[in-house]
Amino acid sequence: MQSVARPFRQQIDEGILDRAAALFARRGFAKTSVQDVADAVGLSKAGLLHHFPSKDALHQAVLAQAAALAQRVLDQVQDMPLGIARDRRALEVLVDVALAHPGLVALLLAPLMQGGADPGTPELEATGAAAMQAFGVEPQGDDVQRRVRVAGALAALAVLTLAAHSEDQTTAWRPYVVATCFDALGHRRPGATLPDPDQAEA
Amino acid sequence: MQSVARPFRQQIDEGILDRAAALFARRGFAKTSVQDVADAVGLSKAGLLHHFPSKDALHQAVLAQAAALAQRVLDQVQDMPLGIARDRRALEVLVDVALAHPGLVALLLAPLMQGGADPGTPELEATGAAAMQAFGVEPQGDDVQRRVRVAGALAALAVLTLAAHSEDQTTAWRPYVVATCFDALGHRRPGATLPDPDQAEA
DNA sequence: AGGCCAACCGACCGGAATGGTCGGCGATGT
DNA sequence: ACATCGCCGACCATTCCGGTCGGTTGGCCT
Repeated sequence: MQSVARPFRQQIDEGILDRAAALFARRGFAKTSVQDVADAVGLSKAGLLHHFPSKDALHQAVLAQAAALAQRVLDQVQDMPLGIARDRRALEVLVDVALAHPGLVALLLAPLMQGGADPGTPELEATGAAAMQAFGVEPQGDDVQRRVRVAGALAALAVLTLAAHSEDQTTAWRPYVVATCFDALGHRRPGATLPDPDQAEA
Repeated sequence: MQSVARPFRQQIDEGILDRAAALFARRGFAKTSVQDVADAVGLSKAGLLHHFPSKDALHQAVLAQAAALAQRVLDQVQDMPLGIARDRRALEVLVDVALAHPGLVALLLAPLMQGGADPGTPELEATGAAAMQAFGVEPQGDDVQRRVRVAGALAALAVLTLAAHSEDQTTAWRPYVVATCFDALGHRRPGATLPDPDQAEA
């Protein structure tokens, strides 16, 4: 009881956070009922509300976690100079985070994937913009092709990591996911292909 | 006066169908209220139910239209031999259809984009499978990398066409969308880059 | 001009779903 | 034995849902 930093509870809560985020990303917060989240994590509604005192508290926790993830990704890239190397690194970092927390990443990329269909939490607009900043693109930017390619790559990333997670293929698919998203960015160096060693072609 | 083939009504209905499809794709049928669709098309609930007698009728109409589109795409490709040329052609056809009906295409690709999160209409499973067949991939196929890449490309396609439509940039973005999705497929011919000039399709 | 009808709306209805509370139950540690 | 924690079923007030109904507008035909 109130023992120092109960890690057990925290682990369960993180699972809840990610699944809830996945639902919020897909249907939006308003259209996701507490029961939906409870079903997704295998708890009763009351059981879930025992972990988070209210739906709104859950929302805040999810948002905070998503923002933290976005910041963590940004921190690992923002010092690098723009260019292919940075694109590649940003992608790998993002994919790693996404394979561990696919729902949260899907949520943080949500503003990029829906044409302003849902009301759109201002909190999320920020994380979406942060994700594009990692690739040196600001939403109102000038280079249209670049914006399209980055958005496409991130869309593929969100969908593929979610699918990989739900099929328990995270480690197996990782190189393919990275390669697919990287290629979508369209750096086509005629001869030199993906200089990194760790990636498979067969 | 049941005049011959009223084109006006049909045109309006198609707009409704596409917007409804976009909502169904994003939130699922159950979580989309009639009011949501009505708002999306700028009608009152009663006004919308005047076009389609019930929510279920709307659902059926949307599903039928999506299946028809999937078939139309498949027809234009299934005779070609598998390979780069076919991939490219399938992509162009799909993009053209998607830029005209982004919601319906998003719906028909929905089964590929959610890890079985929603119940998943069997009707849609078929259209999703059809979309992959256009690229010579069956869902239970063997080549993992190929499956990942096709899924990624289609995810990017769905998201980008939706965004392009909502920003009134369909013609401007088309070449970039095609290029992004094609590159995601990963055919890296060292020298040859997208030789085909633009090709239009109503 | 007058009749007619498609298109559309506000108001409403019964029933289902929603967020949240409460008391209780079994396991676990003390 | 007892307290505590995680969890549940049942319940409550309120909101939201799909669908109906009566009415109004405006265009078209005669």
